[in-house]
Amino acid sequence: MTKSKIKLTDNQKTLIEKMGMAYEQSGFSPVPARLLALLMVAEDPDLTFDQLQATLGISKSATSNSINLLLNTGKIEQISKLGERKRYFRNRIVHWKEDIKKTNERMGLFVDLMKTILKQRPGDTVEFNQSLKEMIDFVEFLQRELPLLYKKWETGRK
Amino acid sequence: MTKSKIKLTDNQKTLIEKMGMAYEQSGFSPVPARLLALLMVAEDPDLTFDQLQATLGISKSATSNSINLLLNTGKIEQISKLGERKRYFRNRIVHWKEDIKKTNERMGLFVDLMKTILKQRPGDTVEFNQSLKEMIDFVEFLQRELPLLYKKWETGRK
DNA sequence: ATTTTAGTTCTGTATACCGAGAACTAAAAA
DNA sequence: TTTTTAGTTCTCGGTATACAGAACTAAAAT
Repeated sequence: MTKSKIKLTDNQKTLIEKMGMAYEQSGFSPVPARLLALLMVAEDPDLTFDQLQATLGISKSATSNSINLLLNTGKIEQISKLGERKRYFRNRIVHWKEDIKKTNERMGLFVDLMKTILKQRPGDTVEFNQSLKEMIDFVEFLQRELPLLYKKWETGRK
Repeated sequence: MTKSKIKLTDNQKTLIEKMGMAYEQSGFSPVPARLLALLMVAEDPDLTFDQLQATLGISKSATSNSINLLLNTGKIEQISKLGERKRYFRNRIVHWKEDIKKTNERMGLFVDLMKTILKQRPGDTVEFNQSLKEMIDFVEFLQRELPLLYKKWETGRK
């Protein structure tokens, strides 16, 4: 394993720091978070196992486990370059559209549960039931509108 | 502390179970998650400390800490009833609108960081930069559209 | 004045998670 | 065939979290 630490400017380093923190706040543990951040900031968007390891200064096991975690959750993807043995990894922001869709689906499941709950609630807690219903309505409305909104954006930007 | 366990039907119990799991998946630990779920499913939307404790069958400390956690993160609210000493707690879904706004603001911060990152990226990684830019554009578009969308929903529903 | 209520805070334990380091493995290179 | 590469898996120590139970506290009730 050649030490293939990537050169980073101070600016890039602080950006990785910040982006890492943002990823941590959204639920990742430190190493995966910094890995994602590095793959967004580094000049080359495709980095190898040992570049990631050496640049972040972490152990092989941490690198391996984090990479696999991020592959399984669809946050990064693997690409192989012709004739090269090493795998390269890339931040999967390219697929942000799917991500938004997925978030929305999870929201949908949550709201479905809320609908079931609302159905069996007593009718006398008017204000509470009302709020529940409003939220359900709005989320369902949003889910109907999103495709249209998406189209509007697409046409508006050319 | 009188044992003021609330009566729940089997159906309500399984709904609490499910809603609890949904809350757990969104980042809460078991007790706070079940507490929120109970406060959504129970007939009476306002429950006291000891009702929560007795119904969920948990310790006083767990109850106290969870309540305070949920108060601090704005997931429940406290209400006092005239002449009563005990505090009552209520699930704060009533304020779902603020929640959506907050989620959006967090998204905004994330995207701001991405903008800074994009600015300092080399120009030659065309595809990657393009994706980054697209996502930034879409999120910003969404943030502009949301108020309008909200108005559209409001007028459409009366 | 003392007792009860409605909690909070402290202490202890069990468990989970993180990440390092070393041992291991399968494929490719030499 | 052996050696190197590119990782994976195992073991371990440190730290954080979650919750129970007990001790504590301030206000209210008696």
